[in-house]
Amino acid sequence: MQDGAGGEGGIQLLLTILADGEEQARQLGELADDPRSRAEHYRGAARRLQCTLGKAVAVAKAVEAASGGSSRGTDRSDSPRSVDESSGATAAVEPQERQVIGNKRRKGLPRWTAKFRVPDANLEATPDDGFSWRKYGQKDILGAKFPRGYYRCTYRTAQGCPATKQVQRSDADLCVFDVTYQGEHTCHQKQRHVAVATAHGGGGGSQSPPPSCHEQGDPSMQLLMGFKDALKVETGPGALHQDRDYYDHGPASAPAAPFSFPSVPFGEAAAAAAAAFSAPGSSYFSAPPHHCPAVAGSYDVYDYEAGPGPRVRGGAEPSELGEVVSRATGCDYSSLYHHAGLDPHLPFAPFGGPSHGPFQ
DNA sequence: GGGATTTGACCGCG
DNA sequence: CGCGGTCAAATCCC
Repeated sequence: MQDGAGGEGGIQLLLTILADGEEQARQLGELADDPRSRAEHYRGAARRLQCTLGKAVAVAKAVEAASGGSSRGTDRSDSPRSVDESSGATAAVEPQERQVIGNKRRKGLPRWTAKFRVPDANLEATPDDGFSWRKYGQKDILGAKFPRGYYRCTYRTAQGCPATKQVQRSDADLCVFDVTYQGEHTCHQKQRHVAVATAHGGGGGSQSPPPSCHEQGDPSMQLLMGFKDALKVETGPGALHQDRDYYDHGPASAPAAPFSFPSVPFGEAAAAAAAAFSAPGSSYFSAPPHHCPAVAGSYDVYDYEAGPGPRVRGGAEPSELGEVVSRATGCDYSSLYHHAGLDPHLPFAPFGGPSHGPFQ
């Protein structure tokens, strides 16, 4: 597949956003057809659309600026995707939380951390992210009360999928799981909810039943939709004050976040989307369980780390881009650069193989 | 019986 | 040498 140069990543993002806008426009049209829809619905939809378009413009500009610079061509040789740019310095680690994910193996693989919250502290099941994982180890970690579980993709042997994750329950809060994902899914497994909507149940799923969410069969599409919904959430009506203070919510006692995921599951799709859209160490996504009752809980993404070392990236600076987008849209999309820069590493691209991605 | 999980041992990096 | 990550045999569960 293609190496995701910075510009291409941005273009891909642009395509994503445009597709999003298309969908939103369609929804707006549906609202128009629905006699029950009210003005506020219109307004919300219109605002979302406006935000999306503004974003598209901003990203287009950023891509243009970036492509004029250098940035590309410095991809690592050992990795199909570059693992660099913005994340290095800025996305690195949330200082207030644990981090310490600078370990040994798998250095080349992109890594991002999500924080899952389960509604019930005593359930031991790890949060279901929609993929099939196979546990291959567990270890007590120094300084942690709870052991860390090591999981790899069920299809690792069958399809050579390198995706792994580490799940550790927070010692401070029993409801919170820190999940560190490593590597992208190259397998063709469908996330459970998707699988159910399309074919038989997802492989190996011993976890929650699939919520009937979107019905797209393409995992990439689903990621995209998760992305979109995360976006929607952030840009919803009156969502112009959605950033940092979310961190103040105590995990267990946190009031429902002022937004919710209407349809996306707490899958890796959503996690990835949230990761992509989370400003470094600031955004904090949470979703009340009642929207997806079948899923263990909510997730928060608080870190995304793509590669072993900080790297300088040409073109617009991350913060600049974020600012550009924010200004352009009136929303806080400071995280967009994140996606624009890192998109190739997110588990979007490799899913359906090179030939039938949703972005082409 | 097959696949997933458990668990102690082993390995590599800092 | 210690710690974190992985392996693989034993065990469990459907």
